[in-house]
Amino acid sequence: MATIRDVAREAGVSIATVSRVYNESPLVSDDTREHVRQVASRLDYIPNGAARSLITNRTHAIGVLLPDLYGEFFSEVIRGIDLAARRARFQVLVSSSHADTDTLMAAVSSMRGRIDGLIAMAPDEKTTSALRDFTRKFPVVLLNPGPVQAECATLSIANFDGAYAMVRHLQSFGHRSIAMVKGPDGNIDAQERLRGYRTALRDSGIEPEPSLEVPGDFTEASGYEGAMTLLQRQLRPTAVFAANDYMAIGLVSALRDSGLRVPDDIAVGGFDDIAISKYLSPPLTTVRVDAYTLGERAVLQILPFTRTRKPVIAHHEVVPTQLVLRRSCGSTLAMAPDSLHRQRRRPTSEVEPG
Amino acid sequence: MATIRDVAREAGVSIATVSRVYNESPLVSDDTREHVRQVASRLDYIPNGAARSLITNRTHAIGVLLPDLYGEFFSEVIRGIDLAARRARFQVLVSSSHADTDTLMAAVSSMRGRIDGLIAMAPDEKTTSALRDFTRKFPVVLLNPGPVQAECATLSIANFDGAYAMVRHLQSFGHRSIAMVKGPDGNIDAQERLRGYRTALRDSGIEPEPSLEVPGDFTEASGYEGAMTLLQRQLRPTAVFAANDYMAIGLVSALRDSGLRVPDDIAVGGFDDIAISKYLSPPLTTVRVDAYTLGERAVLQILPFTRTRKPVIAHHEVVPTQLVLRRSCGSTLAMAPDSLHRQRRRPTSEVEPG
DNA sequence: TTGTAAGCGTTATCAG
DNA sequence: CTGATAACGCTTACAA
Repeated sequence: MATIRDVAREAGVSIATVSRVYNESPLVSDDTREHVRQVASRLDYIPNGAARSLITNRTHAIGVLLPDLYGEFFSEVIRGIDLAARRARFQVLVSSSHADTDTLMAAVSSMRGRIDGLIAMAPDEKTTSALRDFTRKFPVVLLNPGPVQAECATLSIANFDGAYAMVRHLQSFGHRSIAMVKGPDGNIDAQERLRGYRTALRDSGIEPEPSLEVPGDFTEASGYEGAMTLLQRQLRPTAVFAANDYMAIGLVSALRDSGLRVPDDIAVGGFDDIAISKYLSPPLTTVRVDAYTLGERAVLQILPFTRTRKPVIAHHEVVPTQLVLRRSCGSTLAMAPDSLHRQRRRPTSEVEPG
Repeated sequence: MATIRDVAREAGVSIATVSRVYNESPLVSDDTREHVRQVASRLDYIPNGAARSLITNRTHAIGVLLPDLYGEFFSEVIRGIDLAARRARFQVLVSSSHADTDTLMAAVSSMRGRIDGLIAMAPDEKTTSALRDFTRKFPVVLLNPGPVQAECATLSIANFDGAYAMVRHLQSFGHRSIAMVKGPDGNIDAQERLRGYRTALRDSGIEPEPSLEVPGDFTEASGYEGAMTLLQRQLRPTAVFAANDYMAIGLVSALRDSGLRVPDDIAVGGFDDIAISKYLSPPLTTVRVDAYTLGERAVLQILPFTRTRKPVIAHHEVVPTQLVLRRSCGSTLAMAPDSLHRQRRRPTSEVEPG
């Protein structure tokens, strides 16, 4: 590996001049610049990032901490981060699947000194509060944070609104007994979706019923389980809202295995709008979450603070969700999008079936 | 940020001693070690990675270059990489979605000096040859590389065997007219799967027919298109093999929209075994690809070479695939796994339906 | 067992 | 415009 010294010697200039060329300094004549460039490329010289960041105290990298990398949602978030970071010429250091707070904090320390900012998904209260100290001395953007986040910069999804819109939509077809397959207990998305579900019910004069809320953990398998649990009730619900699409898929699969038709016998709604949802049979009515934008916005939020490495100014941005009408909810709207049934509730809006 | 000097001063020792403590050197008394540890943690000291790697010439990071981050396959690969890297206390620097060779090479240079090894997915010939030079001076493992790779270390998927096994399986039900929805032209996985398809046909005395091979690009939409193209033939094929599951999903969706039943009217097979395949209606017969293992193996291969930064010794590892029997192929095996129809062909094996 | 000091490859601050 | 030279925070002979 050629160093700046090699280039300087070979080009007959000082290392300072070579450095200036690579830092786009105007303090260098066009001739020298050109000459240095040629020598450098002949020697295959590339500035050493470590040395650079040692003196500038900037790494040009952002860290990304995720609870897990599993499934389409996370991969879309990373994609948004990756592309936005690249546009700003930043590198992305990822670390995922942190089982507990300890390994999470270990990951944070190992990144320290190597990054100029951190994007952390902290979907439960424990994680959020563990990261709290760090958010006070370093640029951090929290994705989908738990409730302990007043003084941090956060970016979340309109979970409540999405769930609310979904339930109201189901009700618009006359469904009165709407069940829910919940997400993991500590998970903030799951909690907010549940809250949206309950509020929608109450707003229409129905008291949420515990036996209609069955547990789940965001996996297909738990959606399948959840359906089976619900079918054991003496009175079958006429609609089920799953807290994410993966569970909705398991749910539909279980209903089919039990000889029930969706949506004729039972309507189903999901959450996330993963890519394959529209190809399911029946196509899944769901709430679209723009994970790509979530990642992209996070980068855009953090970028201005990477220079000073001062904490990101506390503020809370919400990425809207969209109700996507397809056939699993029994919606006739899926065929006639102009129907009067439409009801908007910001920031969750409805869209044509994709 | 506290530096090693702060700790040394505060603890009343030299910076060398502090350094030794952090490098697990035996040349330091237990008392001093303990004392330094305490002072360090009080000052919230964390060694600066840049300074460290400047002198040691090791970054403890590996770079990951992917063509795109889209979909379950890539996210699983990254997951495998991430976990294996963490176990070895390595960081992971990702960069994906490189439209062309130029942006790819730009990503490679921007990583130089920041990584001790590179895992690059180079699913087409252009990418593979662009990376070629680099593989001769640096530890690189190529994932699913194109044909120009004799002297590199590579890790690939048993695409050919998987496709071969799938086609032979379909034939075992008497299908004679088996169509294929292909993947992108330049993509090596797509090419190998196509080759496996054709070879299986020829091995059973059938000459592959161009009109039965329709183009696709690995997206659901192209699977849908592909089905429509095939249905325009005067003689409908009795089975279709899609080069990946996403296309198979689009395919099934199109067949259903055309009033055809799967597998009764037409059998369908996919490739990848993405998580939701078993929840489709009908559950999809496919070829399982262990993307997680692919990522994990790549890290394990490269790790021994990160110390010296010498090129990885050329060798070619193949991750096996498994035929997964479900209902979309009309397999009665899916119910009776012990049937005589089973036929094994290493390294692709069959498994019970999940 | 501990300390001293010479780098690692850059950038930044001066002088010229 | 260009060149010396002192940092940056750390590891590692070598000395003590």
